[in-house]
Order: sequence, then structure tokens, then C-alpha cells
Amino acid sequence: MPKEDMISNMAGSCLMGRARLLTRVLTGIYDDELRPFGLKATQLNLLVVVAQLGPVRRIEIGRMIHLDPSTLTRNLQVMLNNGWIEEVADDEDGRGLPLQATRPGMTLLEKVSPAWECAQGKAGRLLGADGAALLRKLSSGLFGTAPGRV
Amino acid sequence: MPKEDMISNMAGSCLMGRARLLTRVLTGIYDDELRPFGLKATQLNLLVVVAQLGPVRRIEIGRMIHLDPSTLTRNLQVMLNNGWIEEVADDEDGRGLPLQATRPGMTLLEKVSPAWECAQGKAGRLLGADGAALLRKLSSGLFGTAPGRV
DNA sequence: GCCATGTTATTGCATATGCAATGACTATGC
DNA sequence: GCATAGTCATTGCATATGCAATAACATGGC
Repeated sequence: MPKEDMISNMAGSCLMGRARLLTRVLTGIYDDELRPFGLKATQLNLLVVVAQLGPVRRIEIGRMIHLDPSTLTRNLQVMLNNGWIEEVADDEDGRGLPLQATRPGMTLLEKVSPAWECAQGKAGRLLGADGAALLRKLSSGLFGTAPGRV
Repeated sequence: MPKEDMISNMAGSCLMGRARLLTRVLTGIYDDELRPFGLKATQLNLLVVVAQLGPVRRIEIGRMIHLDPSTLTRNLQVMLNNGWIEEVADDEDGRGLPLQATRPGMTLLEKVSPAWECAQGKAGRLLGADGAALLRKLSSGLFGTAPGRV
């Protein structure tokens, strides 16, 4: 294959590049809506997961949404500092404590809910109905999947 | 809406969260394949864009793939340090110089091409034919789009 | 109990990402 | 030709992300 075709191919069809581009745009939409509330899209994402899974260990969050433990240590530290989540005392396992949303964290969730809805609406219109449905389907197959399986 | 439903809704249907999850998984696939060559998925992505667009200004790259100029300054600096790209002297505009791929950069592109093909294959199988097609369609609508348009 | 093995969390390192502010240059109006 | 407005790039700041190495704990076999 000529060099130019190889480059055009990599530039025009790389699924990773496309996914990253799409993610940057989508994240920007949510960040814009959430800015008045002082949290970022990624933080809301994490807060929601912690709120839903109740007392939950870091490793489990990582398995759920495919995040490296080291990333979680740091991202969750920010949220601990903000008082949105807290460590739960009662635990059988000495390797770190489970996390749960605090009352202020839950209140914040309710407060930002309309802004999230708005961003979600914009994202849905950008993706189109079939796009949104497919994105949902695709990623639902990844939820809770151990890394490295293809 | 009860609090639990609100949380389930945000956790289970957030398009941004899904897109980020998917992107993490996909990026991991490409990173694994590219690791022996000493470059990361994001760097290959950028190298390909510079190689294709020829002498090109940072701002134009940013418009193409929706990347903040400040992000580009730093990401491109790494690639300049590695000698994969270079600044082009002849320019009418004194605000920074256009960039192009160097010969070593082009050689690297050819060398990693099979690894990229392999990762692309894995990504395609993970997404399925319709998923890959849709991801392509979705993001092609974003190429070259000015930020903030929804 | 002790050791080998496995699991969980953290830390050092490097990069990716975006906002706000700034500097440097260009283009436009007069 | 100069002042104003606009464009391009960089820097400071904060966060997001993952790998390799390590620390801390758990578990199973003996």
C-alpha cells in the first residue's frame, strides 16, 4: 500500500481516534452545563457510581467502569476533599475502606440533575436516536468486564 | 422522581459516561499494540494527523480534531522532542510555525502500521460492524467543527 | 504459626485534557 | 501610521489517565 493511502486510512478510519474525538466533544457539553455547580463531568460520573453502588471498594468501581486503581485513588481523593463522598468504617478487609456518597454529595446530585438532563439532551441530539442507542448497547457490554478481553 | 431513580438514570444512561468508558477500553487496546514501538495511542493519532495535513498550524489541528490549543502545545512538544515532527521555517505569519512529520516520523508510521491494523481489528470486533460504522458516521460530523455548536 | 501466593491501595513517573490569563503577532478602521 | 480588535500560541493551574513498583493485607497449604 502506498504511504499516502496508509496515512489516509489511519487518519480517516481509526476507531480509537474517532472515539476520543467524540468523547472530547461530549465531555465538553456536560462540562459546560456543570460548570456553575463546581464539578466536572468526570466527577459527576464518579459520584453517581459511588451513590448507586453504596458502600463500594475502589477496585470494584474500577472493574465496573474500567478505571485503573491508581486513577481512582487520585480522582476519589478530590471528591473526598470536597466532602461528596466518605469512607465507611465497618469493613472486614484491612486493605482500604469502602466508599459511599455523603449527604452533601447526594444533595449536590439532586441539584445538578437538571443540568445533567440538559447536557444529556444536547448529547442525544448530537448523536441522534440510533447513535445514542448504539452507544448504550456498546458500552453496556463493557460494564463490569475485566480488562484485556477482546 | 425518587432519588434512587434519578441516580439509576444518571448511572445507567449517561452518554458521556458511556463514551468515556468506551474510549478508555479502545485506547487500551491500541496502547497495548503500540507499546513495543514506544509511542502511545494518542501520539500515533496526532502523528497521523500531522503527516496527513502536511505543514499545518496548531490551531488547525485543534479545529480538526477538537483539541484545545494548550493541549496541543504540550502534546506536540513531546513529539518534537522525539523527533517525529518538526517546525517548518517558511511562514507568512509570525504567530508560531506550521508543523510537519519528519522522515523518522514517517518511518515510524510505516513500522507501526501493522500493529495499528491489529488494534483496529480488535476494536472493530469489539464494536461490531454496525458499531464501527456508526462511530465513523458520528464523528465524521464532528471533524473540523468549531467547538460549542450543539 | 509460617510461608507462598493473590488481592487491594498507593506512589512515582509520564502524558492527556481544558480553562483563564497573557504575550505576540496580524488585520482593520480611521 | 497608529490604535483597536482579532487570531495564534504559550503558561499556570487543576484534573484525568495508565504503567511499574511497592506496601499492606488476606488466604490457602503445610
